[in-house]
Amino acid sequence: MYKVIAEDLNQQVYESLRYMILSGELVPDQKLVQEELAQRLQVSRTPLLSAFAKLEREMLLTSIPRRGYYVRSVNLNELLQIYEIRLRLEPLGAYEAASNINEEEIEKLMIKTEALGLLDDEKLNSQFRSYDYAFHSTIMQMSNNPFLEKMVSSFNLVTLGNLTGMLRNVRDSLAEHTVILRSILTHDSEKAEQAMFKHVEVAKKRIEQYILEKDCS
Amino acid sequence: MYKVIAEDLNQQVYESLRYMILSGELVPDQKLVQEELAQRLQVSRTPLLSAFAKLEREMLLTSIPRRGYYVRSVNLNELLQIYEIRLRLEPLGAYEAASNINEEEIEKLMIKTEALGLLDDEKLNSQFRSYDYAFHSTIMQMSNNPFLEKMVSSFNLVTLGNLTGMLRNVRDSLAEHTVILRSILTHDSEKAEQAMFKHVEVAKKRIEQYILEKDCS
DNA sequence: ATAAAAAATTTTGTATACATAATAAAGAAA
DNA sequence: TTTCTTTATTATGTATACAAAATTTTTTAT
Repeated sequence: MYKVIAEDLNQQVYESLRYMILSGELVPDQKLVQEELAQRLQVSRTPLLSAFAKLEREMLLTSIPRRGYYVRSVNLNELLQIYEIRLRLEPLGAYEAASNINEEEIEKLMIKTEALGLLDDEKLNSQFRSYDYAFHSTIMQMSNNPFLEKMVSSFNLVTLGNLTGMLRNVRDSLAEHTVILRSILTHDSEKAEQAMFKHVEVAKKRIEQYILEKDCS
Repeated sequence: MYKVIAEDLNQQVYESLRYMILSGELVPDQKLVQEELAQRLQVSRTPLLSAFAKLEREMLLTSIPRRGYYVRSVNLNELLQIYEIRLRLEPLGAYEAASNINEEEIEKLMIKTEALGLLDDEKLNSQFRSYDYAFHSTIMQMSNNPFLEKMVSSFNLVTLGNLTGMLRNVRDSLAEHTVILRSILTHDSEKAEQAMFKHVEVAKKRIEQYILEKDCS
């Protein structure tokens, strides 16, 4: 009994899993039981395994041979390592995005950002993760550098998937996003680059803070 | 009829394919016929497909649905985009490597570098690709940042796999490598970072040169 | 002979089968 | 009971089976 059609099942499964990580449906350290997931996604284990392989390579999953695949959990030091990379890549992306700007997309992000700012804390927190992912992804896409886009998108996902509970003040983030978007809108590459640098730097420092606090306790 | 044992076949196949790209056995735009490759590697198509998925994600392969997988060929502009990224990441890696130095490994690289310098042009050229890959990989590994390591290693492979015939003067590269290694050996992080930056920058400029020349013709 | 259509072949994508390792459950000994 | 074996169950890794798409070859018509 064969399924009718399905445009690139591999890709679909892959994206579903990514979304499940972003949404928190799949949490760090969770074991991914193949048959169970396959049934949930209505596919066989074959495309699932291909997706696992991809996600393993981008460090969203870990594979323990003969034991299975697990959602990768990163500790604070690893998170810091990721921010060290993002700090160098995202400003580049923002710079390029300001040159290759797609106004419509940026306007949309602006509106989303404003809308989010109006929500009460609870709603804001529940929607922030996917919003933040979209924010960074859209800009990196706009950089027109597919290599950059793919890399950063993995790192964003790892970050967001592992950052439960210790998100920095989300409203500060929104404010910084606005500055970045405005710089891009005015084609001010340098300013966009700087603003993105600052934005990532603050997040990175927050992690360093956490590490210090933990070391003391 | 089942094969006896095989420690992580997935991984083996994946690494074989990477090696085949590095060595030039698999060239850009080549189609990867599944059954053919599977036989060559003595495995079934299942682990092969997982490896393909990984390599696709790291942009070493392209998949055209219902058509198959191809070795990705990158044009000069894409190559430039990759160097833009390497320019930001590899100096970071060199910096960290200088702190976490493993002397033995660096000594080994030193010796290899010297040995290569003594070869005549033909031999040098034929060995340079895998040497260069090892050089950059070893340093990134030493940075102790697995995210950085994985990413840069993909980019190096794409670069080397697509750079046939237009390698810059290889002896200049060797000289730069020596400077980098010496900086790492003396734990001079800043100098290692700078030297790596210069090294990648020269390569990047070489690509820009090529682009200009092509635009004129 | 050339072009178009039809048939045969190959190749891909996905599901399934099956051996072996890993885990859980049941039973025996202390 | 608690702990150690032994047995049963489940899950993973890999090979294989098979439908549908893509490609090649052959046939037919102009």
